[in-house]
Amino acid sequence: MKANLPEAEPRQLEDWNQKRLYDRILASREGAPLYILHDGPPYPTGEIHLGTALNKILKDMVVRSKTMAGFRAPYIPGWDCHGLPIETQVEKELGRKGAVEPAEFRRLCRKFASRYVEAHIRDFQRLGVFGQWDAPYLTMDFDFEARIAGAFLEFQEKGYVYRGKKPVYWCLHDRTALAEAEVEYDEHVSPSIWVRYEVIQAPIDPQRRGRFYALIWTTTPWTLPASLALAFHPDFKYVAAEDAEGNVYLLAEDRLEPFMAETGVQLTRRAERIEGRKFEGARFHHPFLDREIAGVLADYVTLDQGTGIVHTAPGHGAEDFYTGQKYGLEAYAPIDDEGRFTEGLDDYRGKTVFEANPLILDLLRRRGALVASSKLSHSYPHCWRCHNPVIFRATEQWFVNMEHRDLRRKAIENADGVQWIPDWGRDRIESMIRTRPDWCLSRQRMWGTPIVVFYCDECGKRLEDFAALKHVLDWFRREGADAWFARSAEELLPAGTRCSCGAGRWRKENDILDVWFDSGSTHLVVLDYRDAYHRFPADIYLEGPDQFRGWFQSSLLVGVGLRERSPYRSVLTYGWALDADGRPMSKSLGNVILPSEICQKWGADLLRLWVASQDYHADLRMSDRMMTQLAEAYRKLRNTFRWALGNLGDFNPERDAVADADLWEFDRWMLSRTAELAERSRGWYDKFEFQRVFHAVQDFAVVDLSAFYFDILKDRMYTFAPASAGRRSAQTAVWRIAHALVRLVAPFLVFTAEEVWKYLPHRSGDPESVHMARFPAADEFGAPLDERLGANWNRLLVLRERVLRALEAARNEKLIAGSLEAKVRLGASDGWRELLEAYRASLPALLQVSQVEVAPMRPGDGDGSAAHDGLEIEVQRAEGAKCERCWNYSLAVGTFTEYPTVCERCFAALGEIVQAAGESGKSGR
RNA sequence: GGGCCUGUAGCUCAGUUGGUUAGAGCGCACCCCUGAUAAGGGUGAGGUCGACUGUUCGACUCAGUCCAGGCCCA
Repeated sequence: MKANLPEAEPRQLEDWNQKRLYDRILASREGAPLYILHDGPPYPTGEIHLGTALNKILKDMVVRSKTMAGFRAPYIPGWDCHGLPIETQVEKELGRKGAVEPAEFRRLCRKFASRYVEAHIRDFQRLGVFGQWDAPYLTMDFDFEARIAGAFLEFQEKGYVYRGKKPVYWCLHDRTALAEAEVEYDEHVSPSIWVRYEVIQAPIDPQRRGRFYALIWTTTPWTLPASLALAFHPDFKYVAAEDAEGNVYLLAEDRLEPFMAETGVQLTRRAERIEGRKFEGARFHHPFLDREIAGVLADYVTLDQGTGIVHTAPGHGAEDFYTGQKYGLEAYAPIDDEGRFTEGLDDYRGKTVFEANPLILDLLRRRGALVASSKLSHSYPHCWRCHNPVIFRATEQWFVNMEHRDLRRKAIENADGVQWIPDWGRDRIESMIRTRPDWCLSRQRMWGTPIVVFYCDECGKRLEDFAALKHVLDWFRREGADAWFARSAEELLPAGTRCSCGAGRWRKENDILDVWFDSGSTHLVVLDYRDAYHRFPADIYLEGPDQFRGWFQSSLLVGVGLRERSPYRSVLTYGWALDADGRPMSKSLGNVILPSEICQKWGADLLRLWVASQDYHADLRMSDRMMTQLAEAYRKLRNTFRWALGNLGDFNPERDAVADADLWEFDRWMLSRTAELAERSRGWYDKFEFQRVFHAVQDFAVVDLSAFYFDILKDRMYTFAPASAGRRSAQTAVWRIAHALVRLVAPFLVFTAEEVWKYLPHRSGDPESVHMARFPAADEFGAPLDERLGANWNRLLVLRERVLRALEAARNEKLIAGSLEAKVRLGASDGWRELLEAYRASLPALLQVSQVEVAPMRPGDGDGSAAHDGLEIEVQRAEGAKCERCWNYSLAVGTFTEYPTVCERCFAALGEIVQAAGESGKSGR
């Protein structure tokens, strides 16, 4: 029974798979209450990393502990198959974008995802995770795509969905929207200009000879035609400063000096000083257009650069856009796909934005709005494909209105009813929902669920006949969402679907859904449409802290939006997997440790122990040192089991177990303590506090069993007659303890527990796998030991500790070596006397010495060396000779002619053995 | 920069409603055993409880500030 987990575990997996153990575990819980952990779908790319393994192992431990607590707890793993990362991988394999038709491109994406799903399944199984691996859910399943598209239609039908504008990264060269991940930053030289906006109305009106201006700074002159507001920081102080001509400028107090230093413009500061927040609602003149500009407030205004006043173009910046939303400003972006101005002054209309930069500079100069200008080299986003600088451009997108039908308020209310573990999760999700903008659902991509919208070819109106629209879902169910790309609008819609204008030709929407909408909809399918385990809401969602913004939120919004309630009853979150120094693992840092490496070097049970040993609510660290430490802990636990199994070789619980009443009191005491451990562990499993179970079990195995109980039992196990009442009592206790302990560790040490279970003697009712068993129940350990008797043993434990210290002292003085060479004289005062007399017969075994003498305390002996608290301990050499058989010393050794080298206990034991051999006709030990 | 979280011996984890010299296991040092032996047992040394400032008769435990690290945003 050597460990060698990396080799043994795969064999065990093979065996489990052949037996279809997962199915049989569920079958064994037929009729039991359901407990549903709904799996958050990972993204199928690359090899699983430590965080993914942590995720799956925790889920597995929850599912297993619930199963062992008596629930029917199926686990249906899933994958989030659509999305940009796969598209870019496939594009990389193809060599370029747009190399194949959309339908073919999607086929390749599907294939790519399938490939990695299969790799993941192997990886996850290797970790010992049990689940429905032969029927996982995939968001790219035809049925799934139909359900997701259907959910979008339902959102639309309920009136949540609207079309609005939002700025996205846009590449002028490729004429396409770019995702965050497709943008890379590079040095770029931009104009750096200071522009003045004349004040129409502001909270101050300084006396001046000239005019009154607000001063702004920008590196994108071309965004000025779309300038709709000036943003002030509510907490900054703003001042007025006068130039040589008597014009007065408004800017942040802390930016006055830097401005003069950078531009050489001389200004004289005036007395006025005013808080930024007062400028909300102020009004300004656009520098060259006939437009009034609003004063607004924004937290992102900084004092690092510029003037502390930010020109805001909601159509050309992410922050500007949110500010615009807040103040009801349009995401105005008067440029086309090539970046050419579609309206505005002749100076720049028809030019691209980069061509327009110098032209607008000229324009500003002519209008007298340019205060200063220079150049600035800074980090600027570029297209990762063509390496040209990109811009922010507002485009038409689909949104979910957070206020419609009180979605935001209801989501917060429902989140409040969820049990968040740890409970700060509630505050975190609530504050996020409270401040989040409308949900932008659309993506200008191909590999995803299409947004099912048709426009009339004639009048451009949207089709709103939902019965007809739902017809499309049938196509999806048959052919997958690929049908959207492979079939014409007329094929997809029922024959003769007409617009209210009378036309019958339609144009399909090109956008696809945000993948968060896919994953946010998983509960609609997995919790509902898999009839066998119908349970809505799920009992638990379990993911990392990044999912407060991700899956927890998207699932909640879909659940509340369509079902009026949260799809989960409780949410358990864990921390991040970090390296030994507490830094996140990354390729660039070169500190990545992969689960496959751990499995190969240490075994999956060790990786699971890594999870079980730490408080996962905070971040978890991984290091070689920790793995070494866990391996030591594992070996100790394993050897403890091994000793128990080795001593149960001739024990059949149904034939040899001793009745409760006949168990030795010492054994009953240890069983009581095991019962307590089991009881506490069940409570900890219930609260998902796995590390408490691990530490308590480890402590128990090391301290109570290995160093104490089992060590003491060796005498009984090795020297008593095999079938003697005393030895059978010990075996009964050891069997019950091992039987209980193996089930307590089964949720984390899945392979090792099964191995122990295999070698453990069983009763006829025991299941064949430890993973079908239930946690030890209170009544498995016999009647609990009387409290008074338990107290006696706790005192005897104190006695033992003190005797061990005295023995150590004797060892150092070379009086004895092994403890059996000792005789201990206990001088006891009244407090101890009664107890020691009562347990006198048990003392040599308990103290692991050959002889114990209990005597009154020596009067007047108070030197304090070994005597205190009414107990005096004196170590002497044991009397008599060493028994060859049991190694105890006894005066009786040599007195038995039949067995001259043996003590009186062994003489008796040998007699029993001979007698038993005679009765059964077989030999003894 | 903002929201949330974490910070107890070298490592992992306990520390009950604030109350006597802060506990455990591992590791380490030294010793013993050789019938769990690529084992087993014993003894012992390790902590200004992230830092500082308050509240209190008394704070690892309460409050505030800061530092370090993490997640998500900007």
